Amino acid sequence: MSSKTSPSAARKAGPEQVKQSLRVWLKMLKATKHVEAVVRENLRVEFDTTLPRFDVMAALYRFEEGLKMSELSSALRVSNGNVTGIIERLVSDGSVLRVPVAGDKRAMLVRLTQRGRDEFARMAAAHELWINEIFGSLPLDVTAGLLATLDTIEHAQGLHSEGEHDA
Amino acid sequence: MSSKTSPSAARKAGPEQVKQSLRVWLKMLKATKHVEAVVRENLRVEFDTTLPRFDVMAALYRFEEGLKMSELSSALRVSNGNVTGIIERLVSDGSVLRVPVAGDKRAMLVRLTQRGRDEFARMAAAHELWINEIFGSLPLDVTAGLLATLDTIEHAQGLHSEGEHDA
DNA sequence: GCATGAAATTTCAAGCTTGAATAATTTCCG
DNA sequence: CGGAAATTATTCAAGCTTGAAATTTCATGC
Repeated sequence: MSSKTSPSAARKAGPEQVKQSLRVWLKMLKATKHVEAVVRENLRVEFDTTLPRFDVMAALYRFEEGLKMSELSSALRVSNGNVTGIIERLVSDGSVLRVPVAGDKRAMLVRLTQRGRDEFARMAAAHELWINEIFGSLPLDVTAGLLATLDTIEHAQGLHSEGEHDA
Repeated sequence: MSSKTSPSAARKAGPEQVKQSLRVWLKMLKATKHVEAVVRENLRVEFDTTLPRFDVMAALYRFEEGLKMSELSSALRVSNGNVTGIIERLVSDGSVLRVPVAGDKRAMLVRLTQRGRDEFARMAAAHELWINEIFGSLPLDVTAGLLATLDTIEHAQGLHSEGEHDA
């Protein structure tokens, strides 16, 4: 009889399959870290900022009306306390503004200042180019396949992808 | 010539291409972070340890004879000072041993203790399963394609991939 | 020998990250 | 109303990460 691979709960996987999974994951991790390192370095030397700051500003850029701290941290999938610190620095840089939420003394609305918006617009434009330098050489059918595969991974098991998309 | 003005480095990419590049990158980042989060969480709850520690131990596991601090940091592509701290904690945990290098009073050789080896062996076995639960359901031809694409990305521009491989 | 620069590592300040504990406020019900 | 529970945000300790500066030791040339 033939081997019946139960896809769902990874039953008794062949050692070949396990090895291949590991190989793919390590390569994916390596490639991702490479791209991240490029972005980090470029943000640092060209804009004197960091990736976490960039991520926060990207989220705020898309919500001109501002976001509550909790919305921000869940959008970025990082802890609450984490966002507090990053916002603190962005505020003292003059890129972000905090405004109390009318009707709820607990909550704070956070939004980019005009200066923050201009700043981010410049960074985002550069960021697009950096990314395109790396991924732009891939043929369209290849990137399409990659997207599809990555989707599969996200949903392979228990990934709750109820977040934000595109930009 | 239909198109004019080539900006600087990359040759005039269409806005479609740029958008697609960004889309792929964001998805890749998201998928990678998902897998990393799973591994981190599992390491934490099942082994009360962290990903950086796991990475260091993985490197040392493959070099029974030990590694110098500088070799370790370049293998993991992290800064020198970073490794110092992680090793410090692993030493006080009894998982790692430091031995002076004969003939060079500056250098230190770092290696797993027996306890560290046993510990890592258990973690590595579990780690394989976690990864396989995520990637194991992908058909072989898909993972093969993924590997190839990721290779292209790594070498798309200026990635010096002279490091360690497999596990 | 000995000064000078290279190499190996640690130290340091700053920032990122988490999960847990705390504090303030709001909401839900009885 | 009034108290329990949930929500929002900050604080905190511990650890990770970097790039730069400092330290110790080695290697070389003179």
